[in-house]
Amino acid sequence: MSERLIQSIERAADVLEIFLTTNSELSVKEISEKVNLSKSTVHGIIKTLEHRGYLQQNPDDLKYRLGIKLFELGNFVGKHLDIRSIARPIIKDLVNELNETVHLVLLNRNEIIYIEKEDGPRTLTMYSHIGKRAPVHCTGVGKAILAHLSDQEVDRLLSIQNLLSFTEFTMTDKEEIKNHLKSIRECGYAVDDEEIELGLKCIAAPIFNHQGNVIASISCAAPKIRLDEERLPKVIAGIRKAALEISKALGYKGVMQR
Amino acid sequence: MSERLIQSIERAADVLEIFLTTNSELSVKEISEKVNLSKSTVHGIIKTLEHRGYLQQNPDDLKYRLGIKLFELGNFVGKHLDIRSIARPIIKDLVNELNETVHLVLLNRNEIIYIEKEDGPRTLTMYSHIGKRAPVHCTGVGKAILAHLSDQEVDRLLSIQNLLSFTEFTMTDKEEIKNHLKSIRECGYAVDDEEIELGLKCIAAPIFNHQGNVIASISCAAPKIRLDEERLPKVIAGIRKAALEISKALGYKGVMQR
DNA sequence: CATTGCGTTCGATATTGTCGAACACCATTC
DNA sequence: GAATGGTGTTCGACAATATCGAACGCAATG
Repeated sequence: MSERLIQSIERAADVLEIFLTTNSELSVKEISEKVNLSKSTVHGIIKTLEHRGYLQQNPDDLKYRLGIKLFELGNFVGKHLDIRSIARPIIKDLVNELNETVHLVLLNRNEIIYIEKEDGPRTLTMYSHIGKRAPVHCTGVGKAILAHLSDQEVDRLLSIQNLLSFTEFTMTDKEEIKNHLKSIRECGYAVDDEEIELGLKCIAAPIFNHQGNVIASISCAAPKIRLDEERLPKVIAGIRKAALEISKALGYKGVMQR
Repeated sequence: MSERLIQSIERAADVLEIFLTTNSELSVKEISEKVNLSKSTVHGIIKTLEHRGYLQQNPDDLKYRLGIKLFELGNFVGKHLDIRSIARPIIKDLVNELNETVHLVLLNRNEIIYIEKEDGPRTLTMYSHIGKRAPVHCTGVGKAILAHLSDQEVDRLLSIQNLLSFTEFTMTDKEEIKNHLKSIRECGYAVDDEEIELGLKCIAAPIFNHQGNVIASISCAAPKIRLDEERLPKVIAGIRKAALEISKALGYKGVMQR
């Protein structure tokens, strides 16, 4: 683990990633304060990143924002995420069937990242966007993945940072979560019942690769009222079927339990 | 222009951008050959980029590919490109009306970059994808933008690199192109008639911002046979109308000429 | 069991990124 | 219109640190 990392590159990454948490343009001074480097140092970093198209300067106020090169690289990555192109048509069919928003996520580090999203026709939809991150312990998609990882792996992921609480229903006790994962593993789907946002309910199922490892998951997200006793079984069946379909398209050899 | 750029960051950018031209995973050795740096140096750069999620290593063959962080950053940029969200519904309507693929592009450096694409229902569509780049001098979208830039700017853009020829119809003489731009400016739309790919025809129109400067363009791209004398006027009118609509949504105060 | 071809580690060296200070520029203020 | 405060930007000296080559570990190959 004693890797020799190149500081300038790390600093450049720091600068770029600050923009992910700010939502607006930033001045040299603002950036230098946020990364704790001198103005002149930050200026050098910024000018280099700008020169390569990773940042761009607004000529009006001289502030900076993320550049088109990142858009170019990001879309290239998206294009080569083959699970995405495999899943997209299946997700579209599912949205048509359920009339609700469906998400596809990957596990990345200790969080999940949305890589595909198809909104349902209803106006009341969840706030989410492709590329966004969310915690694993309080999302259906996160729990669906956790439930099929090894105990050590789950332990590791849940220990990287404190388990934040978002609503009164968020589980923050590691043992409680691990027990809960068992039942998810048994029934084949995960439910997030207002654990990250009040009023929001999600039904999620895991996606496996050709080696039988979970690598992703999909979920249906909707206001709790819309997922009533009548519709719930339909949604669960639909999500599970779609997840299995995507898994099989990825070369998964298993079958649906029960 | 005598800026002091930080070499390590440039080198890291070199490494990342190599992947845009390769379409596959690369080994340390392959990368080090392509960037002309020693294996150990490249190894350091790669490990740093991997540590930050800009690259990821395939555990099977130890080769590297672009990482999820770039996907995250790229989608963030895409989300904040407001012209994109403004244009998307207008483009969708246009595709429904014309039944052909429509592209939205920005000028970036001396190339255009596709930032939105909506395929038509036909099976024979153009190969393009969001984030891709193309030259300005032989695309409808490129010429539509050039036609509304200043003479000096056009000169500068056309001089950055040699004007490559793709088909027998590609214009590579700067004076010829500049004359051609005049007629585009007069009629309000640009045509690419097999100038980048045999059989491909595009009709493009410029998009202006609130200051009246061209900042983007949209085009309809289709096999030449499908844009016959009967359909052409419809397509031209549709593209021009949509371009003006987007411009107005961006605060443009002008009107359509003639 | 040599051999080849990788990825990776390590230490010495000189390159080069960093900081503080100074400068340029544009507001606003008096 | 001089003075002020807040920017972004430039510059030189110094010390930090990225670089290279050599060596190592580990497969696969013959």
